[in-house]
Amino acid sequence: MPELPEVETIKRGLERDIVGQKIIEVEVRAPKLFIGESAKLINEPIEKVWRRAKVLIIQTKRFSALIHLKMTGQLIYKGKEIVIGGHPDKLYLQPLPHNHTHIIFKLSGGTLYFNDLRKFGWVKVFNKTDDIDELIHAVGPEFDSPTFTLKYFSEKLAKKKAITIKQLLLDQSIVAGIGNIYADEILFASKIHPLTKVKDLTKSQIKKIFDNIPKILNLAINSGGSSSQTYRQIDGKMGTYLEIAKVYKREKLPCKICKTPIKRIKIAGRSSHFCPYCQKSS
DNA sequence: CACTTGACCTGTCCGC
DNA sequence: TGCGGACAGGTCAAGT
Repeated sequence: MPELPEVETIKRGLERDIVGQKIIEVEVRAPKLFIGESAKLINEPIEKVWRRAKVLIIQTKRFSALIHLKMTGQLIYKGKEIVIGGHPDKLYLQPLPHNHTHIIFKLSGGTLYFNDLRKFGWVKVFNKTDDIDELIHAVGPEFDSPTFTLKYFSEKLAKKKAITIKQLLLDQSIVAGIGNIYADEILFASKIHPLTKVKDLTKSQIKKIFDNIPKILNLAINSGGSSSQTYRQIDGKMGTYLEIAKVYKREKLPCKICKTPIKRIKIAGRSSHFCPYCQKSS
């Protein structure tokens, strides 16, 4: 599920709702998804919540709990005063906990539920002092970091030969946080065909992509992310980015610019959406 | 070394 | 209604 904008939205929700609380109990229903000792977190006050790439970090006085939501992970928070009511969703947001609730964090002021339909996600506990970048596999700079410059981006691209620009944007070691939705949206905004080989991109095309990365990601963050199926904000609300998406999940629908039907093709196993008229280069 | 292909899981949807 | 296959926000290890 979540790409950077979704994880960032969840991070902001957690920041608002759980920082300052104490972890009272951790119930691990699916041991496979919890790496490390859950007992370490008990009685720990939550000092900070932050994000690196698509990984959330709940930092307590002594430890860091890293959380990856992969495709279908959710974090839902229920404060004590909130009555858990019925929900329109069949599966993804039934009254909690439900069959897909795998880890439950009981906090001093409420409960945080980790749900994951496909069980790809995980929670790992490390010491607070551990270097997060060493714990996350080959992760590049954040899109809004001062180290993510046009020069850096161009140099990285120059080292790639055969792969397409779509695949490159999904490579977390180049720039962290872009996934399938926003890769397609960034390429539409840049008017570049997703199958274009990286080596065939012109300087001005590279610049366009570089400029559209923060533009699209910030727009998505401001929309609270994209709720395609399972993604929800921590209070259960959906993100609204898909309402303004130009190509993702819009196969056969008219392009919002030129009315040409949007196409969907497979690139390296992932579906890719584009406008065959607006994104001609390939 | 650069790049591609499955595997990890469980569910929904679509065509026959 | 049932059955098979494709598909779903992401990584990774193993294979070529």
